[in-house]
Amino acid sequence: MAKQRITIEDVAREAGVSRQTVTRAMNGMAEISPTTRQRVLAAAEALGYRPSRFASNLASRRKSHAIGLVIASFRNPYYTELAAEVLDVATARGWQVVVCSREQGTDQELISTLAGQVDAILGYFVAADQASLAAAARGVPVVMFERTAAVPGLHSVDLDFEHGIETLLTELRARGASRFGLIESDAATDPNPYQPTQRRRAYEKLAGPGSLGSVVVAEESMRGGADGFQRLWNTSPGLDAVLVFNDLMAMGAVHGAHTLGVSIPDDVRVVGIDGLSLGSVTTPALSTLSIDRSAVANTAADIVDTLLEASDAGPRESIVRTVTPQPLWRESA
Amino acid sequence: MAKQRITIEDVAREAGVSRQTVTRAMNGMAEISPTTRQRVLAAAEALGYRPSRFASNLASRRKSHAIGLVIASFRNPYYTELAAEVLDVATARGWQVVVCSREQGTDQELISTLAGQVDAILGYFVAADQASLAAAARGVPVVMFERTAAVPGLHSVDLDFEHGIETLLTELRARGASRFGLIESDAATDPNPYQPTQRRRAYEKLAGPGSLGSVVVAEESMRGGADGFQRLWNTSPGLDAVLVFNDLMAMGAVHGAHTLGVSIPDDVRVVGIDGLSLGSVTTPALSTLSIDRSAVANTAADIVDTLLEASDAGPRESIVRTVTPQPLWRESA
DNA sequence: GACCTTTCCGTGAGCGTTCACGGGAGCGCT
DNA sequence: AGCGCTCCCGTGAACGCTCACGGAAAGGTC
Repeated sequence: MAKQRITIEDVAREAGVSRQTVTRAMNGMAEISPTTRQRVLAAAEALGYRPSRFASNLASRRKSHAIGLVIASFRNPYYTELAAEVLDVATARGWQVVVCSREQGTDQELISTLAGQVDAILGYFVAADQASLAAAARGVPVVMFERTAAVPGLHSVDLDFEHGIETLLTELRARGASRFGLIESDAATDPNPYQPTQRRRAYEKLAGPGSLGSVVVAEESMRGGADGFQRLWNTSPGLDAVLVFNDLMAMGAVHGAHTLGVSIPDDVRVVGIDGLSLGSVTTPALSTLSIDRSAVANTAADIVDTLLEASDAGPRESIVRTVTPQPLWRESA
Repeated sequence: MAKQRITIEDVAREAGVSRQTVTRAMNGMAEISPTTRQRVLAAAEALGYRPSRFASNLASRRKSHAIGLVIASFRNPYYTELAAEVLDVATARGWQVVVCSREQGTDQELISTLAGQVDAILGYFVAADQASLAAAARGVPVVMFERTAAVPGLHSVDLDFEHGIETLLTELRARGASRFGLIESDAATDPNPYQPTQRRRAYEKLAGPGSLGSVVVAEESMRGGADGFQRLWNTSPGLDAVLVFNDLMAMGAVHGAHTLGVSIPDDVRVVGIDGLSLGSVTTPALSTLSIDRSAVANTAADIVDTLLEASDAGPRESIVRTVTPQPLWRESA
């Protein structure tokens, strides 16, 4: 005697009415007397009836355009502000958004469960094996951020750090900096212990072998940034600029410098990446390589639009778009 | 000739196979030859077939416990950090979370669409009419934050600002403050133009009519906080402490004071509400009435647990729990 | 060639709800 | 009585998919 689900039929029997009457009572529809409605609701309550949203949506053939969004973390404002932008454009187009965090599971798990709920998936995915991501999506299109899609079914909005960092370094040199240090994130793909990030590779390539003095790896948080700055400062004398993986860490670095008695930008310049508005409240305000979150969100939405509309096109390959970050100079550099 | 949905049957016909074979191809199951799989996938692609997640979930009778979370904004770290906590406890209990923002629609709209997707709804809802919220939920239990549930079907995790602010003011007075100003949020329920927030009412009640010198209303953002501070400072001389609606605004106020040349805490003390870790990077670091987001999230999860488990209990009334905020003293006060 | 095994594929029967009907009371009016 | 109307309520028939079968074809073994 398995523990069956309580269905609408059970409630109908309990209340001595038909299915349809239960539906009417539950959904507050017309064509039902107040007395019966009460009786049905009481029966439902007594049995602990909970309608199946799947059956309900199937039968009522609702068209709920929904997309899933997977961000790396809810504790870094960059991602949540990006989520806000995605929400804005999605709402404008009449979509519903389901937001998840990568902390909730592996890329494959997230994509797999999301695939059963939404029509398209956007997100930060780090798994090296793109084919397995596409497989987990079971036909639902996936748009990845800060990465280049390489297999069918996957698409991407990548960031052109090469160009962004090139202009950043040029302008930074024009301001007198020449010996750079880097605070790098310890974020790593699940299987790999550690591999250099796209940002670090761009920095190393463009700063040149000689000028990027030293690199420390730190936790991706304010505390990590402060900690990283301290390590960098103590081990590498002569630095005149510190490049930081992202703004959250850079804010920590600025704060850490303050407690160390290091003056910014006089002793050393600090630059983050992201363009958080929160970066303006540190003392001094944070300079940064700003990523246009609105552009990223809109580009992703356009891709999804293309994917959802074109239901008759032939086999479609990956769509890849690129957004170029721009330096945003404030006081710290 | 209506534009019908493309079903699995259409794909089967197109590929010259049966429904089941299409299922096998789409879901990467076994018992199918690579050749047919390719053919089916090609047919699906050609027709633009998109499986119905509702039908799929119904037929496979998956048990996907999902809860919805509605936060006020993705641009205020308090809410996103709370979301992070909710995600943590939910993931630990095997639930999926759907996060939405109140900026996406009215309370009723959000609850209504969410009700078709999840088993329970948590969120910040401001609509005055609780009965209409319960109606929109169509039987799906709702847990509200920072508010007291008063109708069946609604539950709540409220904050005890009375006690929290009482100890805050006591300790603030012990530090020498006596003439308070308040920067209040302009957030208002949709229909009402403006009504004092719970926080303001608590402040006014406990500070006493004489000591809460003046109140300014500002936008709920850093800019708003800076702006509010300036207005307050220019119009109300003699203040020795400024209480701010939340930490985001308070960070703006601290920054605004800095640009105004006002020294904190020497000229005036500043206190926020929320307990953001980001508050520690301002100069000086922000003092605040800290809300234990983890406790709030866990309490809400417990309520949901009770609601989802007890499927046999009698008619259940509102569950109301309370969390009390605690002062967190840093440099600004 | 008889038999078994493996591989591949198709058929009926639901999953739990809502929709489009149809129909029986009850009432008022001619 | 007869007619029409409103107010309730119930009965098939989907909705689009997956599950549990059953069975044909292909290959292997004695």
